[in-house]
Amino acid sequence: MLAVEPSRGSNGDEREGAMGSLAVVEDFVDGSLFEDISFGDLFVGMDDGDVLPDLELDPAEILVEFSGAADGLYRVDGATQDVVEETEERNASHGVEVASGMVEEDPILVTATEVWSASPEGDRGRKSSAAAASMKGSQGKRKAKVDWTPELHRRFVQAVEQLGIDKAVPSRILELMGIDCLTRHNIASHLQKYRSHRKNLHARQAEAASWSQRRQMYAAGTGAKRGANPWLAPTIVLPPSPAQAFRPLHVWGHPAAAEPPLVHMRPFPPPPDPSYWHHQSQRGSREGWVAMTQGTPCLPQPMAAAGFAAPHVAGIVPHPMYRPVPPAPPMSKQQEFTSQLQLDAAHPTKESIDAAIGDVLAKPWLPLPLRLKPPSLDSVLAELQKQGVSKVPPASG
DNA sequence: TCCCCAATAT
DNA sequence: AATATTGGGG
Repeated sequence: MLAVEPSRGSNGDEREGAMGSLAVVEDFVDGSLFEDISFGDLFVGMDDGDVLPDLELDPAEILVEFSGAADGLYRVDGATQDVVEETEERNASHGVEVASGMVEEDPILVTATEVWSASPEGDRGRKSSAAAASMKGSQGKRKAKVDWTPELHRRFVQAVEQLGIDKAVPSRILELMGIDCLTRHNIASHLQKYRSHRKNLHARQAEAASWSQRRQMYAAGTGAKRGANPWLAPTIVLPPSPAQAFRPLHVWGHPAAAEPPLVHMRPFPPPPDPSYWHHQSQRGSREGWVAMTQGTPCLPQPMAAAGFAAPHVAGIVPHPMYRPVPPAPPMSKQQEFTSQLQLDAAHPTKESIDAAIGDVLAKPWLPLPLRLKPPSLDSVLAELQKQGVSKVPPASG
């Protein structure tokens, strides 16, 4: 039989538990074999290349799986259940997840898996181990969830782009990604979300562009006596806050390798507040890697060859995706200012640029220096030309 | 069978 | 919240 229990010393207060150290105990009739898996040891530092999917299963489900094993080969000591959950909870509160799980097709067993497949059955060929055992009874078992880490997502996006957006179908994406423990369904599900996100993104950008246009029309209409549009209702409606629209949302909100924004809008003002990033890095630290031995089918080939190990989760390591973006090369004040201009016409007029300048100056979050010394229209025009706005026709009025 | 999408479950 | 599953249609 097999039991999963927390590895705790006699001293219940022992700190090593904080990192999620578990003992997987395999007990034979003729004797007993202990294998201690200390998760703290299994996570080894890795700055980049977070490619491995993190497969997780609810602790409750694990227990169900085991207790559902009809052949009696596996079971989980009922008494340990609470402790396991408690450990999990503690780990979560420390920002670390003890991920354990399995996939049914191509049996990649993660975490305690190695131990499982070392079971008396030597159950390699079959669907094997606890999963198989529970499969017969309850047909509809949930699969382990894949943690789409930024790096994994990046691979996904890369594959999609390599194929071309219209030829990107799950099976081919899967091929290109070369991560065997993902299933076509995993990809399909992610792809569905990806497309949907893309759609939203484009919609938002279109909307932003239209807002910018309206603002300009409105500004132009109120500014110039000539150009005033009598049919334009003088209603002031503010567009949605850019800051809101750009808050990172897991992998989806990220520029990542994906597409550059269609409309140039910088997330400005930059970091909402320090506690935001703090929160995010705590979040990020949850995403530790499941311990996987080298050469498991879960390791993408190049990395397996390079002998990569799983990353370290001791301490708070912000997930790459939540790390603040490295500072861009400094812009001159002039560039800074023109980068704030929202011009959606290919060949903006002096008037519209003037209006846009007015808009920028009206932004409450504009850095003080820029507000104190607004650049002249001419200098803005010059900067725009440098930036590639080809021709600026003279004002018509 | 595969793919897509929306709805729904976990 | 993010992912999986399901079900209907192409």
